[in-house]
Amino acid sequence: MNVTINDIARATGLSTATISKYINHKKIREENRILIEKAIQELGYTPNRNAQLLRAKNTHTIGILISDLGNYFWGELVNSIIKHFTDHGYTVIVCSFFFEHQKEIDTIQDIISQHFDGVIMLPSCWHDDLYQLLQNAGIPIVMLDQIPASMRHFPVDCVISDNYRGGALLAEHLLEKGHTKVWIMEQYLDSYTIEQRIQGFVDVYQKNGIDLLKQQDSFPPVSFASTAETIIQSNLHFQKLIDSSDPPTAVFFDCYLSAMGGLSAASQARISVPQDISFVCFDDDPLFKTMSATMTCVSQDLTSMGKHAVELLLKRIHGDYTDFPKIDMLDVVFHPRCSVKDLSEHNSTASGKD
Amino acid sequence: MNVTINDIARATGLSTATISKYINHKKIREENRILIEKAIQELGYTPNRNAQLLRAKNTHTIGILISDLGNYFWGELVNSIIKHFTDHGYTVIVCSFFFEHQKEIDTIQDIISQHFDGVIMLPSCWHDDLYQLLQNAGIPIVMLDQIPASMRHFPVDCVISDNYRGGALLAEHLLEKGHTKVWIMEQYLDSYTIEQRIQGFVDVYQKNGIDLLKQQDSFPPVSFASTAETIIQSNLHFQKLIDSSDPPTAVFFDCYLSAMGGLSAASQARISVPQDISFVCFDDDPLFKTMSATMTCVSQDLTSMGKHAVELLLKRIHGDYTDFPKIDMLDVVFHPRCSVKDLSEHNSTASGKD
DNA sequence: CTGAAAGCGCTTACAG
DNA sequence: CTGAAAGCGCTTACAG
Repeated sequence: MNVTINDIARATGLSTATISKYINHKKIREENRILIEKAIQELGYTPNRNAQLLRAKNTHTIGILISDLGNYFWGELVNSIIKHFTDHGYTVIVCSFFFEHQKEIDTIQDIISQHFDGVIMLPSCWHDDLYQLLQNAGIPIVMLDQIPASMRHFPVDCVISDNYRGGALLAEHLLEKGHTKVWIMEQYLDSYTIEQRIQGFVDVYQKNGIDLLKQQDSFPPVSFASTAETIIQSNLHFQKLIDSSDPPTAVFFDCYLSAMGGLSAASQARISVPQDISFVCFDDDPLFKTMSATMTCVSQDLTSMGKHAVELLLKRIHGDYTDFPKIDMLDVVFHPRCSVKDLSEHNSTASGKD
Repeated sequence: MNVTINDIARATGLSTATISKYINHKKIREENRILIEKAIQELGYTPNRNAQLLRAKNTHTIGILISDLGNYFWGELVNSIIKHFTDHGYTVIVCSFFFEHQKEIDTIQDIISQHFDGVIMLPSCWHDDLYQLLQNAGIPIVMLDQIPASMRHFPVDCVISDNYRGGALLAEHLLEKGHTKVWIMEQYLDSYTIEQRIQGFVDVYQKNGIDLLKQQDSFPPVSFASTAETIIQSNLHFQKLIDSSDPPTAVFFDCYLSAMGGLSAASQARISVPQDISFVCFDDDPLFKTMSATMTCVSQDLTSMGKHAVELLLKRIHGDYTDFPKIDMLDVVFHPRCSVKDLSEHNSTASGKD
């Protein structure tokens, strides 16, 4: 009923072996190539992927292991990964585990038993070391957005934005504008990534003789749950900050979600940005350009991150481990917009830096 | 090297046929079931999916055909579809074609040649009739978010929000608040969905003796391109509206994207919502709660939409076509918030409705 | 470069 | 309910 490689063999008078060679881009005689292409055209043949996968060692299938696609950023990232792998003839399967640890383990077992060629992981936290299961099974993997805590003992390839630099850029901007009292609105995420952003931010202030960590003391970080809950919690947290007797002149949001919480809280409290308080955020979003005070922020290039991850994983799949383990760090971009008030002319404590 | 069904047959002294029956939940003797389960445990066997797929008719694979995952809403929707299909033991493959018509056709050919069990389509426009290719190949499909123009001649199952009702709810609210001069900010999308929203909105005004279409005359709809470009174009469009000699008191955004454009334009033009102008939007978004004037809007339940689509497709896959073609229409929810100014006390032209 | 033949791991009539 | 055997559509040494 369906057109198979046998039909093409029959139609051309060649053997299935030759047809197979053609399909797999191996050398065959020019006149045979023409014959085969004609037959494929006429009969409308497409290789049965399942048969190919069963027979061949590699499955040409890649898994994206991700907690939950419903996150804002991951759409663009996953999109980019799918696009680039598809261009290389791979099938991509998005494997979500919805933050359930057991389900993540099951999913990984599944991937192993199905002999995926490779996996791209978006770890949900710094201490997620499940990637080792994949490595032990001999499946190449690339981690995105996080350098796992177990990296030292179990090296792994990572593609990540320069989070430290991003935090530093934001701090420098705030200092230039004369902001010396800053609150860091931090989501507790067990995240190397977030830590680096904050470290970059804090270090710049430190170098200018200002200890932000001390200012931060009385305000514990927000604890993580679902996306929606994170916003609500960030919101509550932010209101406490505002109601304090000695509020800051600026807030640094460590990620998109904490910014949503802060924005929401400021809106409810009728606090104006940047008149009453200044905001900067790590991560950009279309919404940041639609607010009355467009948000000064640092953006990651998610499309590029996806591309880099695909290229690195492909390299490993092809057996090239010359630069393993590789930390591929991507530049971030600073976007000065309107959410920061310039205090430098009114305030003698402004940083001496230009 | 790998554990196969033969190993289990050998270990238990049974035939592969019996193991296969166990795997496929067919009736086997109780004592054999115990034997098999023990052997599977001990040897760590998992069926080779590719072999199953090659041999069996159904591949237990579902495709989600979508233009581009990088859209805000689709993350949640795709997430929900993946979750529910995975729970039913299916593998889900996200097939993106990035708005390229030829690529969409190629992808569909791929799906057919790989014998997917079913497909969920998110058509990029009303006149996308490529679903017929799938139907002709005997692959069940469910359309989301759109009822295709060719529906009459080529019926197909659809799951869709009650867009007409959503538009009507927004119009009723605006009328209650005394808004009689309204601009509809419409993205040109070749979309039944969008048309229904606007129709619902316009009809309510019509019933109250107000012809919005006439007001709208001089302002052509925005034409569609990429997400980013849509925002920019909506933005320009909106500025024209504002600069007109006889501006409206309220704007109805037909979707999230046009709202982004309008919000951005209002921000740049230093126009305050709802003091200077009122906004309502079809579609909700977390950002709408973070603005200084939280957005009054109507929301769709995307998670539920995904679930309904999965259930309907599963029914078709199992051969139950008793209610074909089915239009499964989902309720929308109205969220009154702060972006609409109450004109009814100052304005004698307010609607008589309560 | 080409072809004959074995086999990937499973399922499915068929006979018992 | 169970087993022997064929076969799904392809790829891969191997010999020519």
